[in-house]
Amino acid sequence: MAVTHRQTKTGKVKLSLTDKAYNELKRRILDNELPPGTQLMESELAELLDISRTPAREAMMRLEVEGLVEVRARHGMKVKPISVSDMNEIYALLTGLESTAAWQAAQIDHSKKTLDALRQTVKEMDDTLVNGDMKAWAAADEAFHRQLVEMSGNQRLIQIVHRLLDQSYRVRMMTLSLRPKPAKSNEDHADVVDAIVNKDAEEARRIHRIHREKAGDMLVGLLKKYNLTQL
Amino acid sequence: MAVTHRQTKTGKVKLSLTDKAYNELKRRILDNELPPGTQLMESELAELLDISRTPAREAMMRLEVEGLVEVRARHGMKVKPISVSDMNEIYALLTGLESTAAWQAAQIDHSKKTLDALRQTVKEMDDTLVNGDMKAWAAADEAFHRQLVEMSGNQRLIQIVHRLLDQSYRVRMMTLSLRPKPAKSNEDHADVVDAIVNKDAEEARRIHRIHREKAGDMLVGLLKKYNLTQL
DNA sequence: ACATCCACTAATGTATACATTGACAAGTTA
DNA sequence: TAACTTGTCAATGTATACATTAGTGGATGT
Repeated sequence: MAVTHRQTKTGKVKLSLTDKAYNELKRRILDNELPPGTQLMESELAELLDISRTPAREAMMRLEVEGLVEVRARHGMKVKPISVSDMNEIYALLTGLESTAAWQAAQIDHSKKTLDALRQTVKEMDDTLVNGDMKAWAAADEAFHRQLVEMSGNQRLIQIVHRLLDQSYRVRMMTLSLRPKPAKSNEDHADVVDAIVNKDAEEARRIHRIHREKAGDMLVGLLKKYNLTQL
Repeated sequence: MAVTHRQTKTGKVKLSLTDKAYNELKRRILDNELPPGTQLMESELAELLDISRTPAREAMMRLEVEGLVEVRARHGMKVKPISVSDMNEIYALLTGLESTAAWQAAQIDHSKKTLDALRQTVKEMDDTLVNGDMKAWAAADEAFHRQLVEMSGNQRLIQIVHRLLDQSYRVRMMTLSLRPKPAKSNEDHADVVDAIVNKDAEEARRIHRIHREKAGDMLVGLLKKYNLTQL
């Protein structure tokens, strides 16, 4: 996201120290190595990653823009916890944005390759569900949503949705074992794929909206039920 | 947006140089003092604003995140032009996001003050339309959309919509004199207000979506008709 | 014990020095 | 001429020095 990338002749991408710091910091936050509430000062982050304050500072600024950390003057950055109301905000947005994406995606001709990839992801969700491997299921589910959104071709939408998925990643992972078997979820996805293939934009939007509304309600319900107010 | 603000005892806000640079640069871009395509290097911006490279650089990074400029390595920043496909992206998003906002706003109890302010803005749109003062009408129109979105209470949604309104500001201003009289637009707004007052969330979402779809189609149509491919 | 004030200090904000690198142009070769 | 090589240098990337300021803790007085 807004990452400077300089191509070398081998096709490798040379990352600036700011990029590396950003990637590393983001990874640690998403993996919960730096749990919510963790505070880091510029100089601490710099030391942690063995760089100077400048790229450390710039990485912090990027992460703040993406909503993963908060920068309070003289307290460094703090890894933001996610509250129930955050999840409400995020799912309301994902509902509106992804259903718009489905609507746009259904108006476009897609290559067989693209459609096959989407179908393959749906199949993976079915398989992982049968195996009971919820972590793999979650990965496939996220892949489906990312693929769908990318099929809209709307770059701004893609970027915003990715950001929201990142923000809610931890919560989705932590509630995986608490949620009911997502059999209906898989059906919904298959229906959306059908609507897109049939170029029925209104139907794709409608189905996906209902799907996301259910997902959001379920998740928020879980958080309340288990009293998970700060993740 | 993501601006550090330090309160002083008098309630005044002390802005950092980065904040000032950001505000000033953004203002100049929106006012078209720095038209699309304008390039500025870090040192040029620093000199222009009589600051050092550091806050100049940070301001550029913020504006890049907001999508108003593009930073190419070794070429400084460039003020981004808006193309027809950008406007398509932006209006598809505004349609999805603002109708979500209307839907959320209609589910909330609002103070009389808030509702009166919204009605007052609708009235201003009527008045300015009668006077034929399109610039004032545009200001009222933008105010309406911002108020509506703020009434959703969804902070993330508010921030994203504001960003999109900023990105499309220039185009809206430049097409003001080309577009037909927005009488229907005012009616739509009044209908949305009614739906919100009546707590009819579905209706608010439906009306606003149609309103935005029309607005987007009209604008994109104008750009194509007058062959305005890069603004 | 408690509130208030003040000096100190640590952390950020800002400027600047230094290192790296990609763009360009002059020169070379075919 | 056109394609390719290479050296230079300007602009960014990075580190660091310096300026400013908010938070902290201790001294003071009640």
